[in-house]
Amino acid sequence: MQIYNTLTRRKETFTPAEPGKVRMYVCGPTVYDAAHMGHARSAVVFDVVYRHLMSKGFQVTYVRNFTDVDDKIIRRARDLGRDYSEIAGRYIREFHEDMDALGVLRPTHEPRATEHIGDIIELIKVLVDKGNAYVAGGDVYFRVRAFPDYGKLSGRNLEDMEAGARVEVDEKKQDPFDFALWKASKPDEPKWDSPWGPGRPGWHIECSAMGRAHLGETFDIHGGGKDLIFPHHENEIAQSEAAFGRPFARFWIHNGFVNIDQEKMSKSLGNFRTVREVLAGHHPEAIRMFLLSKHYRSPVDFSADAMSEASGALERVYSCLLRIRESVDVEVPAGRDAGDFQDRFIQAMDDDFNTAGALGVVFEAVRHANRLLDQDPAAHAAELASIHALIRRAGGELGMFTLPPADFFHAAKKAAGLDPEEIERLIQKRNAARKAKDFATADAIRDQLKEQGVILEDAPGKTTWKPA
RNA sequence: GGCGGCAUAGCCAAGUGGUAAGGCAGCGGUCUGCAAAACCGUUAUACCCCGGUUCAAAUCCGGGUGCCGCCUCCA
Repeated sequence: MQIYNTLTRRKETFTPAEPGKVRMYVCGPTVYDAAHMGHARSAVVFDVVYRHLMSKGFQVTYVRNFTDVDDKIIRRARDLGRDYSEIAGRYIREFHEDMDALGVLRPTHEPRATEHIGDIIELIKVLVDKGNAYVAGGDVYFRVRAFPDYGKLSGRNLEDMEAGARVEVDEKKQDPFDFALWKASKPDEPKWDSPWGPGRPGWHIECSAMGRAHLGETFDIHGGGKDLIFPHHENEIAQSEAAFGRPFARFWIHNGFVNIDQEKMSKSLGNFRTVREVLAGHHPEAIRMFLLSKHYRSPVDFSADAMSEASGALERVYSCLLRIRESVDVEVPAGRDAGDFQDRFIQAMDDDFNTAGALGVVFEAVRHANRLLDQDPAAHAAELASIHALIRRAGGELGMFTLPPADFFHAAKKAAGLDPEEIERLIQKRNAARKAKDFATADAIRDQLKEQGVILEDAPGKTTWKPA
């Protein structure tokens, strides 16, 4: 399979360092506020990476950290008059709730920075001993100039960046690009004892330390949002490679941003969408459909229209699933495979996790199944069962199409806040009118229901309904 | 100023050398009492513009235009 590697800026054939086993590290959230759609995208994208690698038979060790001590958490805690650990704990809990709701599998390990202070201190010691870091006051800084490869991930060099001159001046630093490994704590800030006095870790060092603790010194895959390429991942490389003298991550994967109505989602614009808000109005799988309908490296634009389109697409698949289950016995082992849909689905996924292309294959399968259903379901029972199996298997990798179709539609009805009994009563009344050829009354009832947001679908012998 | 990315039909979106997936919407049809759903057909002589390489380019190379991101906390 091919994976686009940020480090080389091209697709490369992926093979893990140790055959059969994949070590993957993804940067998780700093837990100081509710998770937003950007967090959801990153989590869902790497969830799919994780699922697909497992489907290839790899034994995947997936680590995603929580940054649970940092300036923003401390500030938030102070604003609310709480302890920083209480804030972090609360948002970790919420993050889990949100991601569970989205069907994101829990990683193998979810280390928190504060659980690895010892590892972090050990790592900083190594860097100081090697001359890659220096102590200044109670702080410790990484000496960027001592690491010749600095900039290799983001394609920058120090001289070019200096021209930009948007670097904060700090008299403690020997060089403006040096970054903190350890920060001396101010009064009332969380602190841990260290050889350099009481303090807390800088942001970048935790990933190097936790990654090593759980995955060793070289990972197969390291991922995160595009915005982390510089400086975060660049700094991780510098720390880890300077300390261990070996390549840090072999493949770097970065997901694109979520925009809101064509604007960058940002606090200052006030256009943040939290996962909770979106979940309140949309089915979780519709959110995944929206996110996975585009390639993971491209920006996606979140909007009401985009979400309803995704919902419609999801419904199309579930409708098909429902039709198949009502027509044939899908539990019968598939007698024949579903044409080349299966192969093409895997091919798309193997090509740098092309979920948009893979979904295209699913929709082709859906149309094919609908066609068979329109013709003669019984005659195509085996093929329909195999398409049903294909869609479910594809869904297993994408984290969609996982519910019994009837449950999916039932949930939609419930979410629409309609009264099923009243609707059923009207449907019966209408069908009685239809039988009596009183179409004026029948149509009036249908129009009335439509106004309430109910769409009727007449099938031979029975009428079903769904929310608009 | 430096680095990187993107530009495909009305909209969303795959496709990275061999002649344009898929979704939504539209139009024509089948089905239906009429609709809805589903299916069939149709909808880009063509992939921002200009050059070049090639038997062959949306796909590679050069130049241009437009948009976006990173360089400060950020998924």
